[in-house]
Amino acid sequence: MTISKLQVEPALPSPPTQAQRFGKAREAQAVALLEDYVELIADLLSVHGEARPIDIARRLGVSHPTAVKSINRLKREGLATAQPYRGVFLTESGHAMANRARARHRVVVQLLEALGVPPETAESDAEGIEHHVSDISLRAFARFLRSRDLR
Amino acid sequence: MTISKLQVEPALPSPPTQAQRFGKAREAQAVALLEDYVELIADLLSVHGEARPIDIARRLGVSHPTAVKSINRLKREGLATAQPYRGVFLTESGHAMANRARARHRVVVQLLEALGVPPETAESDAEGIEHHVSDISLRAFARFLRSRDLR
DNA sequence: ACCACATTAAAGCCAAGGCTATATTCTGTC
DNA sequence: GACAGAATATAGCCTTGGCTTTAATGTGGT
Ligand SMILES: [Mn+2]
Ligand SMILES: [Mn+2]
Ligand SMILES: [Mn+2]
Ligand SMILES: [Mn+2]
Repeated sequence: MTISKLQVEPALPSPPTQAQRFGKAREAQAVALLEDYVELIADLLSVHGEARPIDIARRLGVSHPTAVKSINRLKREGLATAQPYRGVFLTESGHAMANRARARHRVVVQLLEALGVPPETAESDAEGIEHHVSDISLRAFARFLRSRDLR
Repeated sequence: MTISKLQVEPALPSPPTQAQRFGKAREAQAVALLEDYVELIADLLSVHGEARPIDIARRLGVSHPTAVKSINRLKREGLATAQPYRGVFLTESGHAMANRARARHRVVVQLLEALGVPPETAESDAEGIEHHVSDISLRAFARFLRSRDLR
């Protein structure tokens, strides 16, 4: 009986398994920009009653043409509507995505803060993390926060 | 004395503040691919003694030419070296990045599992989340895990 | 030693998401 | 009502990171 590895190297996951993990992360990244836009547009609409491209650009830290190009993608994908020189509005499915995005955003921020991350760091880390939190993880986060609140 | 808002809308962050948050997330995303590559290359080197482009491609779930193009970027940025038809190796700074990436990856997975996320979900969510966890948050995660272990 | 097959390299295509520069259209003020 | 300045639209450029197709190179098995 031979002992194959004295130093127990943690074995790598199988190539297909690992490929699937990376693939999911790439997929999540592909919708991240859409989520940020619709979430921001929903916020602007609810606070200011309108979402103008220039405000969207300013808050995203991006040039106006870049914002406009992305807004066109939102329109193409049925998430937003806009007539020339009017503001941007969300379709039904745009609103639905915005609501999911905002809910996730809040839970992620709350979790980070609950773990002792200072507020501004929690906000900026959450801006990237949120897009990679699956429904399963999201529910786990919420469960943890609940259990912690009523303690 | 007028009450301006009966329904207390949570105010939006200032445009520059919000822009800074989004900017950080974009910056993190820009290095995410590099981190995944060097982490994977380091793993292949330590387990198989070599990191061949085709294995890298397979594990990332990407075509060989795509992997080769990214490896060229690693070389350009001083993270890896490779001669034609030899495998890929990491420079000092490549190894440094790989070690940081792996440490963060492990902590994120452990945190997710500690919160009740099932292992495979933890792994695939972590693959995206890891790139957006700041040093401050990482330390908070580690602290939480430690406090929880010795309970 | 040869040859088939695997691997690698090279070339060229595409979409996304950044940018600048310029043209057009609105709009608030006088 | 005119007009200056703000906002918007349009055009064109760049890099990244995907892809396929084709060519070149290594390599293991007989
Ligand atoms: Mn975000
Ligand atoms: Mn968000
Ligand atoms: Mn990753
Ligand atoms: Mn990783």
